[in-house]
Amino acid sequence: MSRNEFICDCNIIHEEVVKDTLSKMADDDLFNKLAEFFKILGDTTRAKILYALDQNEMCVCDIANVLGMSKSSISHQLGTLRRSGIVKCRKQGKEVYYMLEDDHVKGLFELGIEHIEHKKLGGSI
Amino acid sequence: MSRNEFICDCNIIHEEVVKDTLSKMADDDLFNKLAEFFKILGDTTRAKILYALDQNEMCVCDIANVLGMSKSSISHQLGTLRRSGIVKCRKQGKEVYYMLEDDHVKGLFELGIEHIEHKKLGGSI
DNA sequence: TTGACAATTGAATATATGTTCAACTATAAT
DNA sequence: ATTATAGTTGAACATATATTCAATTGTCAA
Repeated sequence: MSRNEFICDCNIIHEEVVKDTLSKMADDDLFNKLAEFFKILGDTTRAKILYALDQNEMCVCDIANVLGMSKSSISHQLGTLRRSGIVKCRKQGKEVYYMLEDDHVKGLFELGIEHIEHKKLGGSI
Repeated sequence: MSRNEFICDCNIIHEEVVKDTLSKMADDDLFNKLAEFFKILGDTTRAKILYALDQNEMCVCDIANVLGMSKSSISHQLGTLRRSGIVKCRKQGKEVYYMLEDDHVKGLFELGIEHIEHKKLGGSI
């Protein structure tokens, strides 16, 4: 992250801290990819699909039945997940079976759940 | 997750798998909260803010300078982060200092980065 | 009290995105 | 070949949301 000058609608309060933080910031590229990845998990339907696929490998029709949603909408979301490299599929006859591509997702899910549970107990502010 | 019948625009292919998965699904409430939480991390600006606050506690003006964005837009996002319990603040004079509320976020960030790095190396499909 | 500045807030705008609908492809069975 | 079914896809629509702009609040200093 490199910028020549402080360009924003306000005065600089703590130049030292700002410069230090700037020097530690990661590349924009990383933030974009990171946000893009979390955005994928940040949808109820996709979260359910991933959770479901963590239980069983399933075809589109199965998933639609589990979620009680239309095949089309599930297929669209599976396409999003596939393009993001989070699920993969295997074609067998007329059916397409989907499964998780990545174990990381499971870990992230568990951490997220942990976060939510944590909030419930030690309510802060 | 309880539903009486299979209601969707397709036939059931694998009733056993569907029933098994249904029995293992978590509450809708959990998925909603989980998605809501990941959605917060799924924005480049907010991701940068959190990363920056992980380096240093800062006031709104500082953060705006680090990101090269307007105070107003940063303040809006900080409001979102605060309402989600991810950051907290401390008022001192005219300035409001923000900091991370939760260590979980750091862990999630690192897992997310790990995921992205992992993709880079072992390109799949 | 007045002026300056940090920060918040609401409204408006622009953009992104999830679901539906309809059309289409691919595969299997008759 | 024809029919039925699984799945995909693009367009349309509705909704959500990020940023901007303008107005406002709260605090400090003179």
